Amino acid sequence: MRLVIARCSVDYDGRLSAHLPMATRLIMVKADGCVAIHADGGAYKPLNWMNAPNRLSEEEGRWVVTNPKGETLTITLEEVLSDSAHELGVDPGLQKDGVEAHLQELLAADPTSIADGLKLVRREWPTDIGPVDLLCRDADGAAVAIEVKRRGEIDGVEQLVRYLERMELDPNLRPVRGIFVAQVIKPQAKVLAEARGIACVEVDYDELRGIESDILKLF
Amino acid sequence: MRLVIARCSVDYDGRLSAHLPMATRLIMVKADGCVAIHADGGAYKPLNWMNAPNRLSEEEGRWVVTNPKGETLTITLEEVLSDSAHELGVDPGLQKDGVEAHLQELLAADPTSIADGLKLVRREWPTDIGPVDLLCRDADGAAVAIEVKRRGEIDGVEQLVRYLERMELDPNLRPVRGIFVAQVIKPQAKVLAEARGIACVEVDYDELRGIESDILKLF
DNA sequence: GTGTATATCTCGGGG
DNA sequence: CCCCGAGGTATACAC
Repeated sequence: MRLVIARCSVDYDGRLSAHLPMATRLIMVKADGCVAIHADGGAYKPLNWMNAPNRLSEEEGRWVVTNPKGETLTITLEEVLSDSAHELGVDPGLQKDGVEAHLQELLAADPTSIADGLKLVRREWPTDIGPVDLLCRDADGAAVAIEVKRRGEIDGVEQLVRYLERMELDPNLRPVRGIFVAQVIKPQAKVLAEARGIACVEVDYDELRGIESDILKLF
Repeated sequence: MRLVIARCSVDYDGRLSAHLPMATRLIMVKADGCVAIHADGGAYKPLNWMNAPNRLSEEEGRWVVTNPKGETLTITLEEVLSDSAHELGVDPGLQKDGVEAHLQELLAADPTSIADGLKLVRREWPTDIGPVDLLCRDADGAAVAIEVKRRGEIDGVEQLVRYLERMELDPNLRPVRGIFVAQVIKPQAKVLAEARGIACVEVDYDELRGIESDILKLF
């Protein structure tokens, strides 16, 4: 990783045009060739950047980064205050716990934590416009489509509505009811869900994890 | 801006839990106190981070960053390879050209580039669930709601549908038709728009800018 | 490759 | 403060 502190101006020309006036900034060049220009505050996101893969042409006082799409990042250097490089090696990568996928797994393992009598048919049931998180059958054998979110907002309800629309066209499923499941559901999302005839269920992640541990303990 | 190259492991505990095994990385601490941990490749996004405002407690071999929401980022340092600080000053900031707002301005200045006879009523017409980009009247005086996007995708159509639903409830507007305007509209978005009775119009940003220049020349 | 959904989204604007 | 929408969103994953 190369770290350059320099007075520079920057121009990006691609999906849009963006210009940074002359000032002192950090220019970070990573091993994969990607370039990021950081100011001293404000954001974890760089002011300007160019992702790998790209080509870096370094001239006196002027760097031009070009990617295969023809976008360019031009860095005009007025003064280089520091220029260092460090060997970091490959990163073992980030381990996450608590994202939507985990919530979905826990609910798939025990759909009755959503509603009594539910049995899982499959996760990621494919409709022609995208996959429904969970397809279940209730005690009466009726189809139930379930959308899982960490935080329940309007978009998620809309998503479920689109899927339900498609699933209603399938004679093997019809009629299908929908349940919107999240750790927290915003009031507006609840209102929209009700207007669309969709039930809302709030679940507790830690509690689900607890239940799962209990089940595992039985074996 | 402080730049530390160190062998470290990192734990984030907040909206989710995330763990980074021990490895050599860049730790960036900006003037506003925000902290970002970068690997040598992969993304402009840091592996782990904590935005300002926060509190950084630096002990021997262990940094703990805490934000007001109670989230924590714990950095365990095994070996510090480099530790430098640089005075960068306040950044003058990024100037952008070609974002949706500009497209919206150009279309507001001359709605007839969308459809003949359209007259602007106002930009950002407020409905109770959010603002419609443009509200116009057509030659017959009928209301026309217009959603502007740089790239036309399904979400944008859904957005316009939601607005239209609300606007239909207003006797001063009813009936309202919708037009979905973008530089490029994806096929699936066109299909959904048609199914919802919404017209699609593709416009050229450079051409619109040209027209505007021509209008300006008349004065 | 396109299409779809997720994200510790981030970031900014308006009420 | 929340709500809402835009983003050069980036990123992962399925088809």
